[in-house]
Amino acid sequence: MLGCGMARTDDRFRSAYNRLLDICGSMDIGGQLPAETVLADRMDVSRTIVRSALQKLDSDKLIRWEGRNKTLIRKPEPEHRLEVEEGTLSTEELEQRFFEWILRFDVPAGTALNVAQFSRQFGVPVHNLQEFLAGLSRLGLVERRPRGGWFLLGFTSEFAIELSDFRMVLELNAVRQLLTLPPEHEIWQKLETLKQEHEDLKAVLKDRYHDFSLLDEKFHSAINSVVKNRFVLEAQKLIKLIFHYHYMWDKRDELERNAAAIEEHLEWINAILAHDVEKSEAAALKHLRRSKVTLLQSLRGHKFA
Amino acid sequence: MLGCGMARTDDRFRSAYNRLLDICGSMDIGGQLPAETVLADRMDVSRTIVRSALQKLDSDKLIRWEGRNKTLIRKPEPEHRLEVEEGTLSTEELEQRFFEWILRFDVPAGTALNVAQFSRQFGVPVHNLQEFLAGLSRLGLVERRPRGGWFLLGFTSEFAIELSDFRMVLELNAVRQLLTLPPEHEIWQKLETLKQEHEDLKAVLKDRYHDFSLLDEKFHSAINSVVKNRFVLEAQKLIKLIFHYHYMWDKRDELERNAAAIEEHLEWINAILAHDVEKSEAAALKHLRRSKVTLLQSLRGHKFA
DNA sequence: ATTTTGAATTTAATAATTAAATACAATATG
DNA sequence: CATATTGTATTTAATTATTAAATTCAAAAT
Repeated sequence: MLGCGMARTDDRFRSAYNRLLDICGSMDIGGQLPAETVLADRMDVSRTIVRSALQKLDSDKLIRWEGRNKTLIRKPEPEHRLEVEEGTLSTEELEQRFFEWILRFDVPAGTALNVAQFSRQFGVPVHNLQEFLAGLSRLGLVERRPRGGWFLLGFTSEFAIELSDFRMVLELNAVRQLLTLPPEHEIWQKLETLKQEHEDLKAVLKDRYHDFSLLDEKFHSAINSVVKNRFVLEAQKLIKLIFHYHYMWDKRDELERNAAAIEEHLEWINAILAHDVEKSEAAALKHLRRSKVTLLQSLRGHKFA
Repeated sequence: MLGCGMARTDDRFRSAYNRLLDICGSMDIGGQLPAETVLADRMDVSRTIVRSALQKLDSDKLIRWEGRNKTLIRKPEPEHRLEVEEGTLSTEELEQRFFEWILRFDVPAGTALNVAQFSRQFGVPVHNLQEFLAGLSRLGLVERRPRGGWFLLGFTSEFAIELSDFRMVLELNAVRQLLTLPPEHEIWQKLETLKQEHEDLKAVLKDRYHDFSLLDEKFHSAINSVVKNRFVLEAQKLIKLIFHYHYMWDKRDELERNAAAIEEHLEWINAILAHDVEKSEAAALKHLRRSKVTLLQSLRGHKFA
C-alpha cells in the first residue's frame, strides 16, 4: 500500500480508518474492538479494508492486535486522523461545467475536444470524461473521431431547429394527455397556482423580469409531468439543459421576451383550464414556435457577437 | 517499439509497412522513394509511422536509407509482409451482441454487468465497453453502481410499456406530418409499392410468413422517414432494436401474428393513401397498440419459459 | 455447530507505458 | 535566399500493468 504511483486512490481506506478512530474514541482503554465482520458491516466496507485499518492502528500503537483480540491501548488524538481527498465532480456538475464552457466561449461546432485538457481544467479523471462524452454522443452532441478523440457536433442552427421540433412533439403530446385527465388530478390545482404566479409576476415584471426563467421552467415541467415515460423524461432533461443555458447567456431584450412569454403562457393555461383542445394546442404551438425562433436568434447572436 | 507489453497495437504501423512494400514492389532496383511527407500524405498516416517503416525497410536491407536518399536495393517478397490483426467489433456489432446476449439468456433487470467478462466474451477492449455502456445509460437501459460497475435496468414490463408509448407518440407524429406532404413527394410512391408488397406477401403468407419481419421494418422505416430529426432518429434506432430482437426470439403464433399485422398495415396504408387523417390515426393506433401487447406477451413468455 | 480469521483470488480504477500525431528547429536543395 | 525536407522533441490517446478493494473459501477458534 502507498506505493509511489498509486493506481487507485485509497480514499475508501482513509475514511474507514477515520471512522474506526471514532469508534476507538468512544471506547475505554483496555476495551475490545468487535469482530472484523462486524466492523465491516457497521462501516459498510469490505473486511480487507477493516484489516488494513486494524493493521495501521496496531503499527501506530493505538491498539494491540493479536488473533481476534483487538485491545485499545491508547485513545486516538486529532492528529491521528488521515486526510481525505475531496470528492471529484459529479456527473451533473461535470455537465454544468461542460455546457458553461461551450456557451461562455461560443465553442463552434466541429471543435476538437481535448480530454486531457478538460481533465486538468475540471479536475476530473480522464476516465470519467470519456464516459461523459460517450453519453453525449448518444444524444448527438459530440461524435467520436475515427482514430481517437472527440469533437463537438451540437449547437448549430440545425441542432437547435431539430431540438425545438422534438420539443414540440413531446409537449403537444403532453397537452393532449393532460386534457384527458380527471378533475381530481393534481395538475388542475397546479395550473391554477401557476396562473396566479404568472399574473403576480406580470404585475411587477419591470423590476423582477429575471425571475421569469424559474417560472418558465416550473410551468413547462408541470405540463410535462403528466407524461410518465423514461424516454420522454430523458429527452426533456436535454431540452431543459439547452434552453436553460441559452437563456442564461442571452440577455438581449430579456424584458420584452419575458413579457411576451408570460402572455403566451397565460393564454395557454387559460385554454387548458377551459378544456378547449383546439385552443390549447394552438396556444402551445404559438409559444413553442416563438421559443424556437428565440433560441435560433440567441445562437446567431452568439456567433456574430 | 515492439516492447514486451505493448500498451497499444501497432496495427497502423503494420498496414502502413505493407502498403510501403507495395510501393517498393512497383519500383525498380536502385530507384528512389519519395519524401517522407509525400509518403505520409499518400498513405494517410503520420510521418512518425513512415519513418518507423523506413527504418524497418532499412534494417531488413530492402532499402538503403541515408539522409533523404531512400534507395531500393531489393524487391520485397511475400514473406516480408507483416500480419495485420483483424479489427475489433464496431459499435453496431457490439450493440447487436449485447442485446442478443440479454434476450437469448433472458437476463433479468437488476443483473450486474461484468465488464471484464464481456471483454473476454466479445473480444472488445474494456475501454470500448465502458463507453458503450455509458451511452446506454443515457437511454436508461443500464445504470452505474455507486462504487464502480454497471447493472441492467431495462426489459421490465414497465420498460416495454414506456417504449411502446414513446413509439406511439413518434409514429403518430410521423403520420400527421406525412399527410401534409405534397403529391410529388417520394413517400406516396413508396407507399403504393409497400401496399403491393403487403398484398403479395399476404397471398403466400402460409409458406413465407418469416419474410414479414423485413417488410414490417421497411414499412415503419418508410413512415418514419418523413421526419428529419436527429433525436427522433436516435430514438427510433433504439425502438427498432428492441422490437426487432424481441420478434426474433419470440416464435409463438408467428403466422397468426403476422397475418393480423399485414391486415393492420394495409388498413393503415389505405387510410393514408385516401388522405383520411382520422382513419389514418385510428389505424396507426390500432396497430401500435397491438404491437405493444405482443411485445409485453413476448416478455412474459420469456420470463416463464 | 457456528463464528471468526487468514490467505488467495477476483474485480475495477488508474498510473505508467507505448504508438502515433504534431510541432518546430535544423539542414539540405534548387 | 526561399522552399522543401528531415531530425528531434513534445503532446495526445489507447492500452497494459499495477494497485486498492471486494469477494471467496478453507482453516482455526470459540
